Amino acid sequence: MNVFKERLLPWKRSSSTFLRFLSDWFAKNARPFPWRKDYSPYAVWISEMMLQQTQADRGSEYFTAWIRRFPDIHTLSRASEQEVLHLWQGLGYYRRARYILQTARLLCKEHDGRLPAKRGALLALPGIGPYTAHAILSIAYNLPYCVIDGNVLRVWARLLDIPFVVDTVPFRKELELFLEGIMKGIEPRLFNEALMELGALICTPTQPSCGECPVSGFCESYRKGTVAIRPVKKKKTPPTRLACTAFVVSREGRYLLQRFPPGGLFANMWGFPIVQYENKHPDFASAAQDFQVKYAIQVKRKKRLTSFVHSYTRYKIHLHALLTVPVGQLKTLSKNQQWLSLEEIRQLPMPSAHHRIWKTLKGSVDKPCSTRVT
DNA sequence: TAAGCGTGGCA
DNA sequence: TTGCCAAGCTT
Repeated sequence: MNVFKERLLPWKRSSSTFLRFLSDWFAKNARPFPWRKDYSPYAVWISEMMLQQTQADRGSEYFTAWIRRFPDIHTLSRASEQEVLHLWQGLGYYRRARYILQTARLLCKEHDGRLPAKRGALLALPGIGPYTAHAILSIAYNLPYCVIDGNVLRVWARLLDIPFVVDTVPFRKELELFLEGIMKGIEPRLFNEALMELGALICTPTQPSCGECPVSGFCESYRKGTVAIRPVKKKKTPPTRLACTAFVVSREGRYLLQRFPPGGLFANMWGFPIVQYENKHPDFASAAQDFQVKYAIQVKRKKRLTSFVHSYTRYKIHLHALLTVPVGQLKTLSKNQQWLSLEEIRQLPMPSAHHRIWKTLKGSVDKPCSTRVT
């Protein structure tokens, strides 16, 4: 990759000025996130796990609630997976929460309850990859490892005006060598946090604030006017569209809930029974038939609770939630299917769409006479 | 290597 | 309403 051979030399000469501009800017503009208070390895680890593919503003509240409930790794190690998932509810990518619990238990057993300060040991832990390992090493332990996340990739794609897709293994390797070269004159924590903060606040994906950028004088894309087309994006596969019908089955103030099987989507979380279709929604009779085949319960329709569009991973679903009542004899339930009260349901870890159905249901039960505009 | 894994905000 | 996007990791 010749990009770095060509552009490295000027950077080596002027990097001290670049670093000064960058760190001065960060000193004035760093957002006061709760994980920036003491930089304890535990806090840095939890925050970095929460911030994987998640904007920092959203992670902030979850982090505060998490630390309040699990102030240290030993407390965390004694938690149940259900409670951990419940605290994670709404944040997405739920296996991160399970990885954290696994790691906490493992560290309490084998590492005296501390996060290792060694790269290899960190990488061996569940849910910790190159980014998170380097983030812990540099931000918590102030060791000279660079982080390469979406922000850093975007910032450098523009600073160096890279004309090809940068989110590849070979480019990341070259960039890592480059960054390790120029970060020698600065605190590792400061360098990494400042670069990511710059990407989050100034060098944003759309409509970057180049006029306010402390290092625009170093930016090749800014000079050429190519900022808007950097970084070069790789094409994505469009989402699979699904039509889903959730069956809210009501019986004596309790509702039927099912647990998602371990290993897959929403593993070990709970939700309302659901049937899905590739095209459009069928009529109620055939949906009820499919529901009966899948869950062995015959139901009668009462009303439609809510409808909305919800996207997750590679799916985009149009969902109807129907309030129904069972007809005829009820089969014995397994431990992964339960009749639960609204309050019991509230305590369960649920994916966002199901939690939204629960909120609508609770509203319609609390205020059954409320005027519905639909 | 590419796909699977969530979600809410915003243009 | 729709598409795009974010402090990634695992298989």
